Amino acid sequence: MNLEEINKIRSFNRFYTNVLGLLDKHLLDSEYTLTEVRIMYEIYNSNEITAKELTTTLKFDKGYLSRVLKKLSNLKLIVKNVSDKDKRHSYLKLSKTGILEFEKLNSASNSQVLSIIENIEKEKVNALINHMISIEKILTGK
Amino acid sequence: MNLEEINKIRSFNRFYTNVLGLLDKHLLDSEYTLTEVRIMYEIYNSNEITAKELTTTLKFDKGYLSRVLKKLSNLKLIVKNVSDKDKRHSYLKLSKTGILEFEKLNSASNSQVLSIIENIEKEKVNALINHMISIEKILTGK
DNA sequence: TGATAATAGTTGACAAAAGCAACTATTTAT
DNA sequence: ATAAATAGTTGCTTTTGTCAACTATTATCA
Repeated sequence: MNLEEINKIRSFNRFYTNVLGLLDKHLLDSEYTLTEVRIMYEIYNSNEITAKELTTTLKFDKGYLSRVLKKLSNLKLIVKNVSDKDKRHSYLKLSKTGILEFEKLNSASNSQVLSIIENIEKEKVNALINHMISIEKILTGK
Repeated sequence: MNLEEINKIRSFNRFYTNVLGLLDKHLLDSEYTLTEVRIMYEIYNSNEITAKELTTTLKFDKGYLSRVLKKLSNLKLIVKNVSDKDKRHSYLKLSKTGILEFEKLNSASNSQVLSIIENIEKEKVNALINHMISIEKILTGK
């Protein structure tokens, strides 16, 4: 068993958990929760998506998700459209307000990432990104 | 502004958030909460640590931490030793049971990581680790 | 020294986040 | 036509987290 390798990976995991926490911190000061933002992100980046699909991509409990979606719906940030073909499904979309709100949050998140890389030399940022791409390739077996 | 770079980094962040979530999942099936495990981890990896230090490293509210520590104490997993020099401080240590329990959880976490890398060729695992080390170096400016 | 401020930790009250299980409505399968 | 499966909702509970008031102890400094 490769304990040394495992420890190195877990050490990186702890480090990167912290990085992600710092990046998400600004969202805690926003008027939406991290969960709500993640949901808005998924809806924004899809033409039409159902709650069922959200539970699989975000791995949320369907009951919990249902409540959050209801809240977003009450806030007029999303719109639910019951499918004609199968009345059990609802297709979710961001409303105009939802799109505007999400884009605000999104550019705040961009600024947050920028604030980290702007202090790093250009070549190193490129290297950083290449390392990230490599990691994803290795882990997904691509 | 380098939107493309930012997007690539954020794409990796979403990917790795998922990886971390999968790795932590087994802890949710254990008899301890993620919070409790994180606290045990910090205590295990220190000679003597105070609650105050835990609040700064784990960024927990001191009231919340106090309660979780009390629970761990009731479960006989940790021991509190009031400092002689300053009776406001208590030094925290894992009890024998606590050490055993933590080591069980810890090796379960190791197995979890192993289950991911055991399907990857050895050279690729090495590459993976090197990418991780490089990322940490770049981000910490080392 | 003696009053005041600061610190570590506890406790009460509360609220948000998340998960589990039972339920409804609808569609699919036998 | 009945049973099984599925999408989503709702009630209930646990986990996580916050805020403020409080105790006990130590540090500060006039």
